Amino acid sequence: MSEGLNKAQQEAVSHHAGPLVVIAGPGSGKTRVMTQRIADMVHSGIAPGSILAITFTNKAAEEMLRRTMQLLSIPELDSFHGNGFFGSAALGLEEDRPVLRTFHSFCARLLRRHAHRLEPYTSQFSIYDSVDQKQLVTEVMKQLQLDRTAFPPRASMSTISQWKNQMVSPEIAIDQAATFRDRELGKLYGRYQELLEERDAADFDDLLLLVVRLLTEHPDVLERLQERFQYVMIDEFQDTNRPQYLIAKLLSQSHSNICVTGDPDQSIYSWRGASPDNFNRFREDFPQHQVVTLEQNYRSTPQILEVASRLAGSEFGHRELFTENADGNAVRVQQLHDERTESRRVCDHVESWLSEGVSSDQIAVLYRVNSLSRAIEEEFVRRRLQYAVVGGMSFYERKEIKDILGYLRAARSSRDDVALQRIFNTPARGIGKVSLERFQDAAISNGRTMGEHLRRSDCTEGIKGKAKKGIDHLREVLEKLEDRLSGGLADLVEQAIEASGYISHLERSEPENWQEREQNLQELVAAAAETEEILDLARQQPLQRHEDNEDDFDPLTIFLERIALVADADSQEELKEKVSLMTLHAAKGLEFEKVIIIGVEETLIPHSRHGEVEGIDEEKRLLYVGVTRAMEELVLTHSSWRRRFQEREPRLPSSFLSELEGTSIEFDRSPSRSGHTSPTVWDEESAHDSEEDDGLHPGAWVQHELLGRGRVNTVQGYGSSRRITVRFENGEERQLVVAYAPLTPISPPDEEWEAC
DNA sequence: CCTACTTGTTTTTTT
DNA sequence: AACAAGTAGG
Repeated sequence: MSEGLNKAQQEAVSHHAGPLVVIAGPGSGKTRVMTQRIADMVHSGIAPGSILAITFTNKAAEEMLRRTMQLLSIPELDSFHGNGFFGSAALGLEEDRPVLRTFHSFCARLLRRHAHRLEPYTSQFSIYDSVDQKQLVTEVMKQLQLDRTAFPPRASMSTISQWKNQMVSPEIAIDQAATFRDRELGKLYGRYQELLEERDAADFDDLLLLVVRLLTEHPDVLERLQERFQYVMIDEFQDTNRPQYLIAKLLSQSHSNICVTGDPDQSIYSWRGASPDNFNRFREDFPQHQVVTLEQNYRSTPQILEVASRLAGSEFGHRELFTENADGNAVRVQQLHDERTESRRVCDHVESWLSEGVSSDQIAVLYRVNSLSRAIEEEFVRRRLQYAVVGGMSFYERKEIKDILGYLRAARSSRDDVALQRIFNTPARGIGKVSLERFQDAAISNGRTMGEHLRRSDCTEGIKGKAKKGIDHLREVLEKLEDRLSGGLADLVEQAIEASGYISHLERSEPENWQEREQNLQELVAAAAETEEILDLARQQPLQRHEDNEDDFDPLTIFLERIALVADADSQEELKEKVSLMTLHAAKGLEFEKVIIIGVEETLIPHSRHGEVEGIDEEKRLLYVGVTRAMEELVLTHSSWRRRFQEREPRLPSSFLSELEGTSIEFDRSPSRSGHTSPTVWDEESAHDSEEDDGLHPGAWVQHELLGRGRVNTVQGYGSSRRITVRFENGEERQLVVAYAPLTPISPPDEEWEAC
């Protein structure tokens, strides 16, 4: 069963009871150990359903479940696994299998079951994502008359979040405020929290905090959970924050069967309240613990590890990384002119790897900030290379999606005013600012939420004409939806789109790309249909139900919860045959044969706005995490110029790179063909040169596989949504999506030319 | 009193 | 670019 494990791995796998700390360096086979350990426990007679494993991301949870199931030879629950909206663990039918969840999804499910014991909350509570959160903060700021420029909503949100992660209540925050500013923020925090409760809503931080409250205030609930989950595992322990640690500790207090795994050197979430100090806390709280350290690296070549050790060696951890892997190519550092040349270089690498037979999904491009993906995407599209952006702006954060979901939420809960306000006059129905304010005031003076107020017949008192009509119409739409809440989910979503008149609203407000947005709404319907199907399937499963697991929530609740918490779960299928593009943070826990890290520059990889607390060390660990993702080959790039907003800025190589001098790294500082080394001698010629040369600009000629030759009229957008209009020789004019159209640029006469 | 248009701001990382 | 706030026009 556990053949092929080294001594330390063996030790971790066969340790079942009592507290255990596994310190696992990058590539040391941690996931393998975790899954083997679960399998080993089950084989020794421990009930699978009594094992709870908490991971950091949904992707990790899914992967771990998949591998565990394989080891246990339990068949996959459903055939839908491939398209990813659901992993099999999603539905709480796991009585006969281990429970594998993220902290947040585990907590959400727990709260659904017990919310009625937490004062104003109900099991219908809404989960507010960052978009909802921002809306609420902005609303409160208006109430408190705080100036947006002095208190940027985003910054306020992050302050509030930090307080929550430190478990500082509004009262204490106000109490400890040293400045006027802090006091105002404390008030903001307090009011924000009041409104959340009033709205039966929890933000991401609340999911954790409410569970802490639940477990401490209701010992009976805690006791039942401790009985149910006799074995607890926490992955990526260095990235747990205070509430998460408390939850883990509470759950395992009675039996002490808790295993935590992680690596302090890979701690990259301190800005979110996470602290590797939890390892020390753990050691104190569970004094009988054993420690296993996994040091041997099975992932990377010695060349890559040499770079990693350099980064790790100086400031943080002191553990040695070693490998018995064979030598590989030298790690390369390459300086380029600007993001265009950088993108081209990246694609050159990718193309040459592909031609060597490397599969696309074994290649990753990593960057510090999401905005860097843009230039890379453009070049990938130009060269028709398949790629997938992991993370970034999620599908469910798009405006049109949030709007339709707003209808569903407002219909489902009369307390979810953030949702209601979002759709109050979208599509425009004649309710302006003034009428909205009147309506709000009326609701407040009656001690109701807007949703509750709307559901009363006297709600339009004092409002007349178009606005009154609009409000009446909105109520009718919501009533129609309410009637269908218990029906089919896909049908409900379709009704929301239909009854709100959203499509014609799109056509009016966005003549440019309404079709694309409508397409997105179609996908939302499809996702709803899929959810419905899986729920039906799940309910037919003849599982004996655990008494604690009556997860018979309505499909809509489950749908919305999945959307809020699992939106990032890209399925294996979607990533297949594609090069991955993602942030360094998102790359944690993953591995690829070939890795390119772009933008290794001052102000980016030590980011200019790094947190004060952990500061530059955390930035270095972040690079360390990126570097250690690579198995065979690693390329770091930085460019001399980078475009930000409208301007071009000169860039310096990251100071971390200078620490790598003297290793076997191959430095390539002769930038692109034109031979300009320093930003200062960079000139017009190369500026022009880097602007346009994919042959897709107005006036250029293209060859279409089916439609023949034509001339480009207009170009809009970028990346995968880049579209052009082309007038073909037969006189027809067509709009085409560059990413999908079989187009080749040609020169006006007839001779073909290829992009680099 | 509402809508459509113009202007200024915005990007660190995520559940 | 995408989004909020501010302004002119209906």
